[in-house]
Amino acid sequence: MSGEERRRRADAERNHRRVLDAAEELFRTRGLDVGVGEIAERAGVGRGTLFRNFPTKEDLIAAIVVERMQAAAASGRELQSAADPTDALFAFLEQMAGAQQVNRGLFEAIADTWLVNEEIRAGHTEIIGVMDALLARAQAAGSVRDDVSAIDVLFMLKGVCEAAASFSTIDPRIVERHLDLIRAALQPADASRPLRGQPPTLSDIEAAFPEPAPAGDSAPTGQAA
Amino acid sequence: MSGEERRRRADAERNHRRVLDAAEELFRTRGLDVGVGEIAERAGVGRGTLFRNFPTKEDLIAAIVVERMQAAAASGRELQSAADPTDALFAFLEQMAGAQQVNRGLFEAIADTWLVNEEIRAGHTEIIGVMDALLARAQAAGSVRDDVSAIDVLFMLKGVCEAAASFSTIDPRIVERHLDLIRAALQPADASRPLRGQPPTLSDIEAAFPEPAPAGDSAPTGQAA
DNA sequence: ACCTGAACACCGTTCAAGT
DNA sequence: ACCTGAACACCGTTCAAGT
Repeated sequence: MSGEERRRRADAERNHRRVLDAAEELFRTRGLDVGVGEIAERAGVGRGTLFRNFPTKEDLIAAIVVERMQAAAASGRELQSAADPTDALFAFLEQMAGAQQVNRGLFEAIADTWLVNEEIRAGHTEIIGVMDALLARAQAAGSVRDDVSAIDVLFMLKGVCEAAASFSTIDPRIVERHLDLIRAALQPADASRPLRGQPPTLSDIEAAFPEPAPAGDSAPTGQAA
Repeated sequence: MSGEERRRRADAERNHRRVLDAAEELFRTRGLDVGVGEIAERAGVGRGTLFRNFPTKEDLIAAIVVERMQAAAASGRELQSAADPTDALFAFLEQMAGAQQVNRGLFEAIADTWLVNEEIRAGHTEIIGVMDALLARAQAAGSVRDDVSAIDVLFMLKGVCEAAASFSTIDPRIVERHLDLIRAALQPADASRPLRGQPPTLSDIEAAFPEPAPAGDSAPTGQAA
């Protein structure tokens, strides 16, 4: 809705990207608590420039997470036209878990940020949308129980990511293994063993965490004046 | 092995506990980044005293996590003699997930700490032991597939805890729901769908992260002199 | 319009002085 | 033997001065 990409000076645009790239590499290889000073240095910019682009370290992390989410969503969309709906769904899950395996704590940053960042919210919505489509196809094909939602699946996937984070250096196959367990959990249910509770939906989350503010005076993002 | 509880002065002992209690409450209600200054103040001791007892903030967090783990292990042991082996196993899982639900980020602190803290290791070993016993009974009874290990189950449980952390304020039944999904995943397998990989074991972890040092010169714990 | 780096605030940790 | 709080170091963030 507020998607007008402001025209920026060439050097500003370049610095933005350099910070993003430097941060991406440092976070990936050394975890989330590398200093912003070091990131600025590696990017070849001053501290101030970094904070001009990303008002807070958390925003910087969020920006990277968002890029990953978009990439994941994109490759998920390609899978929507795959031949086997079930394989497509699990290929997508495997991709996401694999990304976590490579990326230290980046994906975990999603957990705390249901509400925090607006762009993260958008990314989430996007991913849930893709997953929902993949899931629906698999359910229509009768290979996945239909009393689960995409968010249910996302929660289970987070378990796999957790396992990957702490165990994949010991045995990388832990990811496939736990995807198999998810697959077992998702097999069409016999009606005698229904799931308790209701399938979680995006509206549930939106209702619980309403958007902060519809954009008011002196926007902190720096869109005006 | 080095279990000799040093005799401490009465006030020291009391301060130790007061810090632990103050930290427990503040962490539980307000998350892991309350300042140590505030904790010391609430405990009614000086900063220095806090750091005498817990050389680092992380140690303080670990101490609390360890207490929770021991409590969980204890109540798990009671369940070992329950009538229905399967119910006993899942009651245990539900207890642990419930603890997470009440405790903000405490349980999550376990994730990063496979190796870090020696007492956390001990706590982990204890919990895995209890879970292993409960699991073995359920497997012997034929109600749980026998190609999974206690650590497999722990990984799945962490997924549930994650879901609880981010969604239980919206719908608390999310925990039961995902325990049901675990239950489905653990149903005795048909041999045509084996799990990939090997069941993870404690020895895998120990082999990958050998203990730091068998206790040498000038112990940082302050046991000598 | 954007960049820079010195200065600030905050918080975990240390340590000299007390009892 | 243990307690205390002032001092230190570090790191995220701000801002006056530059181009």
